[in-house]
Order: sequence, then structure tokens, then C-alpha cells
Amino acid sequence: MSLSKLIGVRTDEVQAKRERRKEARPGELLDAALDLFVEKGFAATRAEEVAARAGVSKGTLFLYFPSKEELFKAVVRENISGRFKEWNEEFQAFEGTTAEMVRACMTIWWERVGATKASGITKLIISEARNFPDIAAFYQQEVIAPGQDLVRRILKRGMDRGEFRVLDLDYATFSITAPMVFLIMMKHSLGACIPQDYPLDPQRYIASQVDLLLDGLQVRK
Amino acid sequence: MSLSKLIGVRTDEVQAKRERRKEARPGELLDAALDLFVEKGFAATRAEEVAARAGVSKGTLFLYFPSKEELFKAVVRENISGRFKEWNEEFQAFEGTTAEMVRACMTIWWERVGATKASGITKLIISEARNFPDIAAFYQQEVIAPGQDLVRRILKRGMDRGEFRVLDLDYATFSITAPMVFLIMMKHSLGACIPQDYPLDPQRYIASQVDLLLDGLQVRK
Amino acid sequence: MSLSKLIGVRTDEVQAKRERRKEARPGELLDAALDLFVEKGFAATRAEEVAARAGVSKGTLFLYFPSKEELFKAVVRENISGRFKEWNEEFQAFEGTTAEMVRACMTIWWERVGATKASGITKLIISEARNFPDIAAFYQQEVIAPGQDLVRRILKRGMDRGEFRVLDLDYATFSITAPMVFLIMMKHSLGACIPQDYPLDPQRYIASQVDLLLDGLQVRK
Amino acid sequence: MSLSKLIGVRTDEVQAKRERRKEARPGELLDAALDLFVEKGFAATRAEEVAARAGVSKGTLFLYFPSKEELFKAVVRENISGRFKEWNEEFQAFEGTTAEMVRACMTIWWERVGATKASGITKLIISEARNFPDIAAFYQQEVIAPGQDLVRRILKRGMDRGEFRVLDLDYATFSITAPMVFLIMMKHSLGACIPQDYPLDPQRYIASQVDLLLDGLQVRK
DNA sequence: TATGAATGAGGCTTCATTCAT
DNA sequence: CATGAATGAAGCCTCATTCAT
Repeated sequence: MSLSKLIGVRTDEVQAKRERRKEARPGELLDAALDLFVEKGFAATRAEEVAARAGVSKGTLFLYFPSKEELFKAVVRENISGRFKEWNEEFQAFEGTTAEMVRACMTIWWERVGATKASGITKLIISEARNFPDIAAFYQQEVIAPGQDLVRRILKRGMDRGEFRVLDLDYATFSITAPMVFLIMMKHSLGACIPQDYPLDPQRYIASQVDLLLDGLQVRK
Repeated sequence: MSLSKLIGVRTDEVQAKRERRKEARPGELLDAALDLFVEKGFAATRAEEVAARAGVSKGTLFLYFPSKEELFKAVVRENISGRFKEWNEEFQAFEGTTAEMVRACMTIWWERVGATKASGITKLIISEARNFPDIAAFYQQEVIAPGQDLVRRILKRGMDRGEFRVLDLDYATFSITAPMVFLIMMKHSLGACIPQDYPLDPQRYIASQVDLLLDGLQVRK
Repeated sequence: MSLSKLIGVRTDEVQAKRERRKEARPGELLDAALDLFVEKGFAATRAEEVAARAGVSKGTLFLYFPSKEELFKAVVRENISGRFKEWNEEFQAFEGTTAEMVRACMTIWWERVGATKASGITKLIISEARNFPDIAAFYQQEVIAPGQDLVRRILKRGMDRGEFRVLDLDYATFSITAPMVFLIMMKHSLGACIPQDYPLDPQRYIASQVDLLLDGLQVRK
Repeated sequence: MSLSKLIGVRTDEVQAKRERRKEARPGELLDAALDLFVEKGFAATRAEEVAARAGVSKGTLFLYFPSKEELFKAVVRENISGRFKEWNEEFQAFEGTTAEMVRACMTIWWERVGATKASGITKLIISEARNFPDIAAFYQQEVIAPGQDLVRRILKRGMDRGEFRVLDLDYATFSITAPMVFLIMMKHSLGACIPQDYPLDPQRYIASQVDLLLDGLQVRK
């Protein structure tokens, strides 16, 4: 193997690495920022700390995001993947009972969103909404509304198939979304800072919620 | 007998008046601070703004509270009412069905807490918990645990009286508390900054929650 | 004399001093800023340095001027006293020949403006005009145009009285203003940093300018 | 004979081409830098902008100039033409009256310097002199002094030939140079940023200046 | 007790300069 | 030679806190 080839390979590798880093930079910064914003809130998170956690210097952060606020917005956008279409299709193809769908919906949501770092976004937005009304509106349109729609469609299926009672769909959806949002909020607030005093097992929590949601508190006569 | 007491009536009156003013000041400051902390979060709230809203000068704020952090803690302490004993008694004396109790519990809670400014405390603590772990622990002990207990007792009554099914009491309580916390969070975040995009009528919300909670989604066979 | 009187006096004095300082603050800051802006330009002048020269801390500067740019604008406004009206009246009442008026105009201008710190403003604006177009426009309207008008009126008087030749008034005014502006520019640039290499005696300079301006270079036949 | 010379023609050619490019780069950078320094001043001009305007990357700028300050000095050095010897000769050979010489002097100066980009140097140096005293001294020696000398020689010719009055030569020179410097300053400051408010036709300006300079304001008896 | 002027540590952001490729 | 990603010192500005009155 020729020297040039060797040099070439080395250069290629290093260059690749460099380019990978360059490409990866924004992602690394967004990851670090998500962690810190969720942990401390927007104002209490220092730009330098985000940079440090991403392994770069203060200046580099501003090479990719023109301001801390833009970084915040990018973090939100980055973590709001419109996976609702995909989920819609999954549920469209679902063959079981609607009760099973509801259980699946909440369980899968926990696995794919609730348990992941992305769930921090919800906590973040609810906490900071009033300081970032445009972000809040954006989130409402991109996440909440589609989420409500998806849930609404499930409930409607239940009604249409005679499985569920006649429901006030506009508000019944909250019976599914509220427990999930609550779980996330707790996970990222009390659950994160005083776990010993606030034990909350997600699986058991969701099981209990689904169970009561489907059959209610009262005994069936 | 204290020295001040010995000095006589006139002094007492003056002192009383002085103390009344002195006592009033912190209250006005705490009110103003609660509003602003709820609205903007701890970090984004400026001490000067709190003072201005309370109608005093910046210096006066620090006369009553040695630091912004102490002000925050005082706000929380002041607004955490231990009204659970009183409520306990109310529910102890309750004569109707447990289903009625659940409905009453959530309705009354909304009237007495959810709809008032005090509800901001919950939002505040959940948002800032990780920056104030001791506050979080304090709140857990003073509010959350007693609240869960109260709810738990209601659910247990239902079980004991054969009205409710056999429940996992540790988690079933969340089916009552989670919807209430969710409502508060929304009221103070999205509901406050984008009301047009996020319509949420508390009465209808609670009605729907109670209804589903008691009877479940599924039709009764 | 009673103690309270003594205390009163002392308090009065200190208070007076304090208030004098409070009132004087902006003036002291503007003075310091004028010096530094003239000496180093806008960008190279550090806010902290201005504060230090005025004997206050960095923060105090921003108590009186919301930004460095506003400080700059205030410096300009502060030093542009519209003394043109007063001068106009002086010249209206002038009884001598118009040649004497021209000489008086330039001499008095030097004494009242050119020789003072205020002349630095002209240097400042000409140097920074392109970075502050609004300031430039403001200065044009407030200072330059009225100045040209005043000079124009003098020249017209000379023409009307048959003392001066027929002149292109729009441009002849520059024969009076240009030498003055030049003198200021030099005083605050080369004259300030290399005085030994650039000796320029203002009196002799003005005398020479007036002399030539009135009679021209060429011998009279 | 140098090594490069010994290597042969081909190398020479390549080297020449390389050097031509190498030589050209700094020129483009200096041009861009002159424009920007004149327009915004030294401090407000960003290295990256200079590079961008010259069509190279930021790094390349620092390949040719070790620092922004050195770039500034190079800009000045590059644009200070010592064309006075040449002009001296032109004027030595001049055959007309000295009045014609004065007119020619100012007209030609405008064409060859005032109207060109090179005039920016004067504005630049006067604006930045106090931040670059060595540059100021350099400019004084290389440009101002020779310029004054040239003008002085013209005036002396007028005196010697009995065309001009007896003059204070040290200061009479300013009657020629001041209007030119003034014109340049205005062109690059107010004239550049508020042209609509500050109309100044160079030709007419110079004509007026020369006219008055030669014959004075006053009517000849 | 109340004021509000003053402080200065600390955070965001810019940009000249470096250096690996 | 040329690039442009990365750096970090330095500057503007904010705001909790102090203190003389």
C-alpha cells in the first residue's frame, strides 16, 4: 500500500471524523440544552454550561445558534417529531377492541415518548409557556392538537363500535391525555428531585389509570 | 409579661397599628410575588417588579425578606394551607354515596383552590421543584401527602361500603389528583398565554372527568 | 443650638450634597463620555471607562442611560446648545462693517465653541456619521443648517451693502465654515496626538484665514 | 543568483503566476479594507467582512496580515502615494500665472485624489489618528508635510513674481489645503450618509473656493 | 421603617485570532 | 496556500443586594 494511500486514508478518516463532528455539533448542543433546560428551566441554564456539556466552548454554541432563545426554540422544534401520522396508521390498522387500543396507546406512548428524554420538552413548555407565547402556540398546533385528534379518533371508534358509552369527545380526550401529562410533569419535577419521597412507578401508574379509565371506580351491577 | 405590654395602652395601640402595617406589608409583597413567580418563574421575576406591584420600594422588599430565594420560600409557605383537617371533618360528616363524595371533592376543590390564586402555587412548585428541592420536599409533606391521604380515605370508604371495586389504592388516588393538577398546570401555562387556541372550560372538564372516573369508558353490560 | 438643629444641619448638608450628586450624575457622565468619545471614538470607548472617569461604577452609568448608544446620543444633544438665535441677534445689532462682522464671527466662534470641549462633538460626528445616520441627520438640522444660515445672512449683508462682491451664496458660506471645521478636526486628531509635528496656532490660523478670505491672495491693482 | 533563479524557466513561470496571485490577494484585501475602514471606522470593521468582500476566507486574511492593526497600517501605507515629486515637476514646468496654478492645483487634486477612493485615507487617518499615533506621525511626514511644501512653493512663486500679496506662508497654505480636506471629510461622512440633506457639488464648491481665495470677499476699489 | 442611588458579580454575545485539515 | 471550525478574552448590560439618608 502506497504512502499516499495511507495518508489518504488517514486524511479521509480524520476529515470524515471532522465532518461528522461538524454535522453532529448542533445535535450535541441540542441534546445538552434539552437536558439543562428541563433540569433548570430556561433562565437558570447558562449558555456556557450547555456548551461545556456538549464538549465545546462558549463561542461555538453561538456559531450554530444565534442566541440562547433561538437555541431554546431549536430544542423544542428538534424534539417535536410529528410522529402522529405514523401512529395514526398504526391505530388505523389495529384490529383488537378499542379498550385494547386505549391500553396500547398509553403503554406505547410511555415507551416511545414518556420514558425518553423527549418528554422533558412537555415539562419545559408548560413551565415556560408564559415567557414564550409563540413557542406555546407552536407547540399547541404541532403537538397538542394532533395528539388530541389521535385520541379523539380512538374514542370515536369505541363509540361507533358500541364499545364505549356516548361521550363528550371534546373533554373525554383529557381523560387519556391528562394522566400522561401529569406523569411527565411529576417525572421531571418532584420525581426528579425527591424520588425517595415521591415514589411513582410509571408502569403501575399507567396500569391503574387504564384500568379505572375503562371500567370506572364503581362496581358493576 | 413583656416590656411592651407594661408600657401601657397608648403604646399598645401605636404598636398595634405599626404592626398591622408591618404585618400588611409582607402580605402585599407575598401576593405580588406569587403572581409574578407563577407568571414568569423564579428566575425571570425581578425583585424590583415585585416591590413595584406591592407599591413599595425595592429596598423595602429586602427589609422583610433577606433574599429573593427567601421570598420564594415564604411565598410557598404562606400559600400552602393545611386545610385538610377541616376538609377531613367535612368528609367525615358526609352522608351521601361515595360517588357523590368524589364529585363533591373535585368540585369543591376547584371552587376553593383550583379557581383561586392559590392554585398558582402548584404550578410554581412543579415548575421550580428541581431548583428548590427542599421546597419540593416541604410541599410533598405538607400538601401532597395529606391530599393523597384524604383522597385515599374517600376511595377506601367506597371500597368498604361496597360501592367501589377493589382498587390499588396507592395509584388509584392519582385518578383523582392527576386531573386536578393537570387542570391547574394548563390554566397557568397554555391556558394563560394562548387562551384562544386552548379553550378549557373547568366546569365541563371536571364534570367529564368525574363522570368517566366513576363509570369508565366502556358500556355496562 | 439644639442637637436636632445640629443634626438637621448636618443632614441638610449631606442631603444637599447627595441630591447635588444625584442631579450632577448625568452631567458628570456626559462630560466623561464626551472626553472619551472624542479621544477614542464610539466603539473604542468602554462604558466602564466612562463610568470610572465620572467616579461611579459601571452599573450607575446604565441607571441614567439605557445603553451606550443612548449615552452617545445624549452627549451629542447635550452639547448642541442652540445658541444660534442668540448669535443671530448679536449680529443683527452689529453696527460695524461686514468685514468686521466676518472677523468677529470667526473669532467669537473660536472662543465660544472651537476652543471648548464642545468642539469635540463636531469631530465626533464627522468621524462616526456613517455609523449613526440618525445622529448625523439630527446634527445637520440642528447645527449645520442654522450655522450655514447665520453665515449666509452675514454674507448677504455684505452684498446688500455693497461691501462684498456678488457671491454664490450657497457655496461661499463654505469659505467661512470650512476653515473652522478644518481647525476643529485637526485640533482633535493630528493636533492632539502629534502636537510637536503638527503645530497649529488657532489665533494665527484664524487671522490668516480671515485676512485672505476678505482680500484674496492676489495683489490689488 | 538565487536558488529559484537557478531552477529554470518553468519554475520561474509557475512562481511568477503564483506570486502574481499571491501579490494580487493582498491588493484585493487592502481595497476591501480601505472601503470598510473608511465607511465604518477601524473598530466597527470586522475582519470577516473584509475577507468576504475580498472574496477570501477569514483565515486567508490573517495569512497576509498578522493582525487587524497591521492590516490597517498596510492600508494606509499602500494608499499613501508620494506623488509629490511628480507633481512638483509638473508645477516646476508650469508656465501660466500663479493664480492659474492655484486653480489647477485644486482642480487636479480633486480629479486625481479627492474624487478617487484614495481620498478615504484622509478621512480614515483624521478619524483614527488618536488611536494610531504612529500612523498619524507617518502620514504627517509622508503626505501632509510634502503637501504643505508643494502648496507653499506655489504661494511663494506668487509672492516672488509680485502676483500675490505678502503672505504668512506657514498659515496661508491652509487656505488651500483646508477646503480640500473639508471637502473630503464631508464626502465621506455627512455627504455619504445623508446626501439628500447635505448636497455638496464638488466642482461648484472648488470653483467657489478658488474664486474667493484669489480675489477675496470684498469688492476691489 | 422606608427609600432609591449605587454597586459589581455574572450572563449573553461578539469577534480577532488560531490551527487542523 | 486556503479554509472555516473552534476558541476565549473582552465588552455590554442586568439585577439582586447594600447602605446612607
